[in-house]
Amino acid sequence: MAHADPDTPPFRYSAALAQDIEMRWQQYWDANHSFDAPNPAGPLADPAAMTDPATGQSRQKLFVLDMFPYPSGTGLHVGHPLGYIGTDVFSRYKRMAGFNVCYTMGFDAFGLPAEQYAVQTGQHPAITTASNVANMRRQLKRLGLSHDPRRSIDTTDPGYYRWTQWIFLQIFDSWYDAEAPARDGIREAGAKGRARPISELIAELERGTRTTPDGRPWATLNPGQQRSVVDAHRLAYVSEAPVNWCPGLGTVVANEEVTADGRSDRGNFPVFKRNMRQWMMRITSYADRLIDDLDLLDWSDAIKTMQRNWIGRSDGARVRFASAAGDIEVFTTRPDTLFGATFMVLAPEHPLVDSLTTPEHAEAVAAYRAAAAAKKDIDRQDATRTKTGVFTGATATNPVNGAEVPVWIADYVLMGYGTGAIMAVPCGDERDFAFARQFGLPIPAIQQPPQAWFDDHDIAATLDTSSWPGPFIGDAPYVQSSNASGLSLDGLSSVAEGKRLTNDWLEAHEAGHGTTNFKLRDWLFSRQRYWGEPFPIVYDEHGPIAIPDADLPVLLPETDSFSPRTFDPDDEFSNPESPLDRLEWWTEVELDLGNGTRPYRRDTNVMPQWAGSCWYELRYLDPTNEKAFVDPAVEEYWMGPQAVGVNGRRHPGGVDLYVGGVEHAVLHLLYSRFWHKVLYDLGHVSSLEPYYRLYNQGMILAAAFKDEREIYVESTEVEEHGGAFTFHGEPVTREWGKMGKSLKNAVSPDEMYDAYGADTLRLYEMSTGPMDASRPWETRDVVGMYRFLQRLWRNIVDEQTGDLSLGAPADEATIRLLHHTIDGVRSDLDGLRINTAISKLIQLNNHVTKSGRCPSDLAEPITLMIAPLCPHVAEELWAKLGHAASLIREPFPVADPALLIEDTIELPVQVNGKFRSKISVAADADNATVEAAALADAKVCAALGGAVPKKVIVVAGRTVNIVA
RNA sequence: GCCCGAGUGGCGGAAUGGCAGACGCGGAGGACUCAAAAUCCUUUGUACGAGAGUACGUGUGGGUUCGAGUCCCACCUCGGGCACCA
Repeated sequence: MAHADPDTPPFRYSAALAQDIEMRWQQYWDANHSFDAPNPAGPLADPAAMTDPATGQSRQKLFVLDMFPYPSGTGLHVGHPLGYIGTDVFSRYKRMAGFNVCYTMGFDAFGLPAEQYAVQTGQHPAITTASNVANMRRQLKRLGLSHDPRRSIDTTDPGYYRWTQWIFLQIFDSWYDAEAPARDGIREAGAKGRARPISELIAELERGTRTTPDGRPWATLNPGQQRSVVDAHRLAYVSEAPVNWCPGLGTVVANEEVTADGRSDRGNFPVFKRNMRQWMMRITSYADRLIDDLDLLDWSDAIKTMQRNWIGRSDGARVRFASAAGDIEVFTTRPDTLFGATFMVLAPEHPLVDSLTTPEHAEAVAAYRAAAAAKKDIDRQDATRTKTGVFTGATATNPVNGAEVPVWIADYVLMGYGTGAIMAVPCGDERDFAFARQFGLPIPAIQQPPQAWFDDHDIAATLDTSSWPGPFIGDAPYVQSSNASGLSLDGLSSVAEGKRLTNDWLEAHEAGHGTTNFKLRDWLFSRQRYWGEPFPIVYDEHGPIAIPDADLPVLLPETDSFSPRTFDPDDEFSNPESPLDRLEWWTEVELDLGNGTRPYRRDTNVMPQWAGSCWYELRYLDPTNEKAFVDPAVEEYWMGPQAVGVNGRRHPGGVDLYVGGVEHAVLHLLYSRFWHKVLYDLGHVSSLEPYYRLYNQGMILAAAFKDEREIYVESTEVEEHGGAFTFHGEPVTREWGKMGKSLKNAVSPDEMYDAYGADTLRLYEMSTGPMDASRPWETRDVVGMYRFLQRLWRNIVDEQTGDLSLGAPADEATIRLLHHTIDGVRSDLDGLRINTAISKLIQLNNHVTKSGRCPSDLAEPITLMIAPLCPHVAEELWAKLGHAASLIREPFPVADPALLIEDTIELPVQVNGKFRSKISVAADADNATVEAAALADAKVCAALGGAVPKKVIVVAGRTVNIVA
């Protein structure tokens, strides 16, 4: 690596020179506000800058967004900026292509990581957060990212979280009216359902145009009862419900934050279901729209599928089975199989179990319920377990055929899904089949499976299910599926049609109705921690009351005792204690909320980590606005719907390009969409969705090494000897993992800046593969891009004098190569194929290198083309080429179409599909000419060996294939 | 178990159905140097061959096609997501 060396030419592109160049240009960009993007209105408005001087046309807008980081105490490693470099390259390229690009970076600084770091270091999170943010800003700036610094935000800034609280109150002060027509705008004509201000609900109740849920006249309710009715409608509400209690973290967490094996995604502590009074957000009201509108988004199918699965929509029916203890309601996706329902299964926790159970079964039922209660959810959800259950002694009536079916309880039925009770159709459901076999319950067939199904299972075709290896699931003619009161499925073979007929019958006979069920639960929104946004809520004797907008923000109170009260991670029956609860001077408050000064108690929860990231992209647009969270004109300019959406559908609006990791698929990306839709419904934004195009970048992995005790050792001190690895002489084993402290394999960007400079690091990260692929980090490979920049520099600059040193104008072949390169680089950058764009630029430079010096007429286009990728060295070269101003808004080179067309082309010739030779023909030669030239070729003749060609296929401009 | 995604040199990876391995690393050889590092040049899929060259080659097996890394079917392996969701 280049250290001072007497033999090294003084103006070689060394790490030291790169650093010098980079620091100077970063200062220049800062001083000249080079990346300020003008808004159409408000304090950031700059009408002149919105026009492209080259064309006189209004610039097209482009909003490029990274998932903003939380400020970690250890700073960045080289795995972090992969996406940031990608968005920077894209933003810089688009700026040169004439776009008005909004591109900045903020910090998601509330939440557990920041708080845990503060607790560890014993310093107040406000202090550690500020210093961590400062360090990360320095590291990001050193990369040369072209952020508009005016737009940067920090979610812990009271000027920011004031508006987070304001949006919370918007949600608190609204309700979901499923029947209201969609707001005029971008939803389909006739669409129904939208959030409305709670004041409109109150007005309708007062007027009597809407009745209370239990039918009592509004005027007869006392104020407390009226408050309860209204509060029960709010989109943000307090409720007593089963929540995820995590003693190890000392807080409750959302469903989305619990891993599949029942632990917290932060800290990996056990999580227990407990009934607690907590804040919830009614995201379930938006379940349909959150699924349906995925179709309007330019996102990968993988992420869309993850969101669809999480929301978990299934269409079916609710059906009531009469019993001695009252109706038992079940949810089923297959109402068409009701005739095959031969027993029922209730979750052990089902409220009707006690009244259903007969005395002679009471003991067994009680024992089973106790055993089920002792099991963790995770243990109950192992599908491979043998089915267990007990009979209650009771029966219920199947509504379609009047059959009395036994009612069982079993832990494979979950209280938390559907109604907590199922009708069991053993011939058509895996679990019911297994259960019926386990307990010897009858399995009548209700569909005639096709012959192929029997063949597949190697059994004779029969409706006697005793020979069946499992249930039949699919379309097939129904049998034994008719009753005397007008429902007849027999002979029908369409499941969809069977469902429809059954649902109609159920509704007509008041035994049930078609419905849609979701896995999605309401979002648990409160946390018992310190480092978060306080709720702008106080309580009186009737419940929560909003703090008036004018009194926002409710500042997070200063305290030294910010540590959360955490518990033994396994202490299920501990109770959460909010740190804010301890601050009596703060919690007890006297306010005048319209009816005189009275005492109130503040809400002592804080909002979850995700609150600040639910809307930050909107604040980037108008960061200094004191009157509104964003100026509507500014939001519409940057986020408003465009002409054409994905697959020619409506464009929902939103960020033009959002780059980030896949780990937020069902957390941030779901919550943020929900908040945005509420804001849309309430008329605060013109866009239906926050992120129109989502691009998931890959992860940078790094080798990690474990010694014989399975302990990770410092990767930098591991030596390789012919494929084997040792650490201080001891053998170690290699694995690949995410870069970080825990695997002791982090590489800091600062090391790379010192060894090569930021431009080299940028090129290396972009060159190792497509942006969406994860790839291993290899420090030794970085030198390749360093050498490329050295060659490029040397072709233009004299290494001895530092002066410009160009060659004669390029020959025609070189000019053609240049234009091919321009064309290719443009399309690669447009498609975010940055790795192949770099490859094309290296090829062009390697061609130039052969002649020693860069042709005089190539220096500028090459410099402009590398500018998005390695902006510092490009600026330096641009200045040496005699330009006084920065190149960041210099037009990106445009290929001359005439130079992309060759006069003569080389065509590969295949004989029987095997490549044999190449021929050179005029580009516009007709097929007969090409064929003649191919047949005349000596190697082709040799390959044919005198055989007469049967057929000659000429693919114009591509290839010739001779079939002999 | 179900649903996605991916398998190409020693490594990262290129390749609108048309010359597989662009570009980079690494390796080999050479230049410069007393020497080394750095830099530069040549070379580098495998096998056989002195060489021209020939054969083989994109996880496996089939298929479609004049032609398949690319399209279709089955399977194997790896990665990710979901998982007794009625």
